[in-house]
Amino acid sequence: MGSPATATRITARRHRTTTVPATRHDRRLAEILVHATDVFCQKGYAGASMRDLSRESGMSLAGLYYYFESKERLLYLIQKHTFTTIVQGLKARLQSVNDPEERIRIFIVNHLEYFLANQAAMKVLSHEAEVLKNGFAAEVAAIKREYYRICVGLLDDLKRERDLRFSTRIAVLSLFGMMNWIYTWHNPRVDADAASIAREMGDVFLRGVTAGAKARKER
Amino acid sequence: MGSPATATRITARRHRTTTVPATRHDRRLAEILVHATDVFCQKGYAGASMRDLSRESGMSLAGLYYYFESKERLLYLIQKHTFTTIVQGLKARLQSVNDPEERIRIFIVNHLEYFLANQAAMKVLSHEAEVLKNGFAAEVAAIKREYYRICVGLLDDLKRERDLRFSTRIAVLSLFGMMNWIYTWHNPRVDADAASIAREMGDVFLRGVTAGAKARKER
DNA sequence: ACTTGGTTCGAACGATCGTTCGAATTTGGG
DNA sequence: CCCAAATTCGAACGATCGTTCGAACCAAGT
Repeated sequence: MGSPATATRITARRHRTTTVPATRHDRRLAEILVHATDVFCQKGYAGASMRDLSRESGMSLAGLYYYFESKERLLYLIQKHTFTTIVQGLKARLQSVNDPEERIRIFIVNHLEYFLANQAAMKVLSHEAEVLKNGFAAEVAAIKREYYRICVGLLDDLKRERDLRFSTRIAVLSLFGMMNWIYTWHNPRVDADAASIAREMGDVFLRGVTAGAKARKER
Repeated sequence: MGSPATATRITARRHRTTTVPATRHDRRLAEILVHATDVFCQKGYAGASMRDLSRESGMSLAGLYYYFESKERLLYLIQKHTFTTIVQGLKARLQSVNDPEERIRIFIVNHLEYFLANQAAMKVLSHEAEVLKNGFAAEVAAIKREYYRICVGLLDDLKRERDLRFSTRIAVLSLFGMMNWIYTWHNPRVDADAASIAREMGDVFLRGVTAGAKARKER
């Protein structure tokens, strides 16, 4: 038990050519994950076969199983990596800002920028949220809950600052709906970039939850 | 054109016991569609097998094919019926109201009420929107586009009445996102009923698009 | 040159997929 | 009661599914 708990292959690194900061194994796995993400995005998890993944990634069917033990675990790896990355990016961006409204705008722009830059991965994350079982599902759900709780915290801060009255739950889930639905309609040749859409959605949402919301339900 | 345009089996009706206004064949098909909707909702279209549908509907595997010629056509029937019903309900409700804001609130409440009353069907409609091919896809897409255009019209009416400035496309798609995302989180034991959620979402959305939106981009 | 350990592959496993077909059964009108 | 039409079913079709296994391949160390 001498190895650290960070998991995933920390055997022998940092002593070959310093091109990429990961094992050859990890790099190859990452390549496969990219191709698998595209296939899952296009055909859905259940609709995509291991042979589809084999064809797309240029590796033989059996060769894939050297890198992961099952199709379900492959989806788990994609979802876990995607979710972890977006949460890390958000935390980094939030550190430099204190104004509650501005922090919510950062949440929105971070979400949409990552969404449009990694559309396939985010579609797989949104669309295949229920297919994992038991252990796999629990771990992804934990990150999801953390991400949700961050957003709830941001909104509660705004409510406290301005003495607003509205259902945080409905507001947060409405915001997620606005943002996540984008995978069904965004067309890069027609629609603006992430920053513009984030500003527009932020305008609607923030005005919606702030404008004249103090009056309702005064006990 | 003596017969109504309602389509689907207008051969010999209105002369048996007046219990249900449809052929025995149509009633049986409708029962199967209900069960199939539940199965598609739980396991997804690709993840559900014809044997799952057979088990759930209590009919033999081969017996199902007496009522439809393929699994894909079954999904088409579900989507077409669901979409047609919701559009019809909307049109009926809109006839009695003229105020632009009130008409948008009717759109929202109609959508959410139908969504929560037919959660399985609406999840199948939302979640399996891309799996149909060619002819099947085109026909459902036509209804979808009509529904979308109605919402665009309602929003444009509001913009005209109050001289507002915002992107109708982004606003409409944001609204659809808010509403359709509900299938991922609504819990009848925790969340309020459709009317309450519709009021809350309507508040956020309408305040969002109306409050102080006149100032932006005055040229 | 030979060994070694990490990597890739062809071939096949049993299971399950959507669909078909002919026979059996049920139904309703004469 | 009988016959024809409508309905249901068991059994099987070939195709494809996720996964496995042992052999081949490859790079690097001695």
